[in-house]
Amino acid sequence: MEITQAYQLFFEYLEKTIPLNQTSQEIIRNTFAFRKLKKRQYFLQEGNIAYHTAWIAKGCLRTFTINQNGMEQTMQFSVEGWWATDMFSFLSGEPAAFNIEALEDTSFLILDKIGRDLIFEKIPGFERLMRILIENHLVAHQKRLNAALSLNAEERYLIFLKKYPDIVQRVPQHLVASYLGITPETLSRIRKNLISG
Amino acid sequence: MEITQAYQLFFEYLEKTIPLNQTSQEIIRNTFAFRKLKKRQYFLQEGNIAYHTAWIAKGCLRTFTINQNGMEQTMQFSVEGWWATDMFSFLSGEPAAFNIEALEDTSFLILDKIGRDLIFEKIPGFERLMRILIENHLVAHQKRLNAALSLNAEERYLIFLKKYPDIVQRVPQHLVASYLGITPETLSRIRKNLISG
DNA sequence: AAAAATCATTGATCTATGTCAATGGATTTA
DNA sequence: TAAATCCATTGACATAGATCAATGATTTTT
Repeated sequence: MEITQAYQLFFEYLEKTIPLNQTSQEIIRNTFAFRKLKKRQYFLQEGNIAYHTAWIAKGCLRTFTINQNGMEQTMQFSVEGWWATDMFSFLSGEPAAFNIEALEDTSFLILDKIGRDLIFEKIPGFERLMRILIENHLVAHQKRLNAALSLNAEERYLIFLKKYPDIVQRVPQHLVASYLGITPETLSRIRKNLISG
Repeated sequence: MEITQAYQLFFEYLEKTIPLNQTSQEIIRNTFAFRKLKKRQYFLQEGNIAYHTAWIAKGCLRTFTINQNGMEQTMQFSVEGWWATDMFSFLSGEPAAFNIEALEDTSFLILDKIGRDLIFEKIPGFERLMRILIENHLVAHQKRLNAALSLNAEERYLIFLKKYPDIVQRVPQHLVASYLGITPETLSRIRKNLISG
């Protein structure tokens, strides 16, 4: 993916919500930097500080933690048009608990905290956009927490299938299992069960 | 709790982050209304629209859903200085999935969407305060989701104890169980186990 | 204060999901 | 293209936590 195209996609994404004049576009070009990762490379590693937030132009990033027992817990798959960072670390400047790796060759734009504050100040509506984004993110998280605490593995898998039919096609099955908080074996059995009856 | 005292507490709460002059205080008095609920009364019921967000001055509200099997799932206990609403319903105007009930006699301030937009416009820094609040809320939710998906019941209870030592004292045990996503019996056994060995 | 309702505890079982192990298929690397 | 890894599937078994049921202990209502 070309850098010009990445900004173009980002402008289109933003213009769904806020109008951008030439000046605003210029500010964005100067604050968001373009980056690429090859499959299996890391955007962030646990223990480091998340200096950036990423907006995905092309590809897929996976955010995950490693729990006490050394098992990976996938928090999120971020595809085109989504954001990715360790919000806690980005906001607090403390070391990150999350790892973020590329599942495919991925092109994205990155923003640091200084850039973010600058944009909040210079581009009217941007802070509102971020607030609304996070509000919706929170709502999605509430639903997922609810599902995690009160639904069984099969029910959670069906919700995932319905909500992210594209992602299911795109990422390995054991990572879907890790997103759902179950073992690959259990997911395999759930799928078998759904197919046969 | 007196109405004057409630606003006073709210001003103190806000002034930790944003300075408030007389005009701002006046705007807040005109947009936030004072309300009381007795124990067991509802602030919001599933299916209704959440027209308001509440800021608790005194008392405790519990937010919960009822899942497919008719079981209650507690999402949050909101005590003094916390906020409560069904964010999804409040933002979208769709019917709420959450119930919010008073666990004690509770005094709080409520804000509707029009009031919120007005305050965002009139009081500099308020939207930023809300954004930061929600960001932190999201971070907390991420941690909780993580715990729900990768820790066992005892580990989750210990985290809850550590994070909310006051709330454990204040709410019935079976509601803590419902917050943790386990049965009251299991929580009772966990406690027994922690005490004896 | 008595009766009724709600809640916490404990025991006996049941079940969803995890764990360990083996096999074959699919990708990646050499 | 072969070798090496990684991944999905399946089976046998183990376990955390649920369910059902009974009993006291609190709390609420009368």
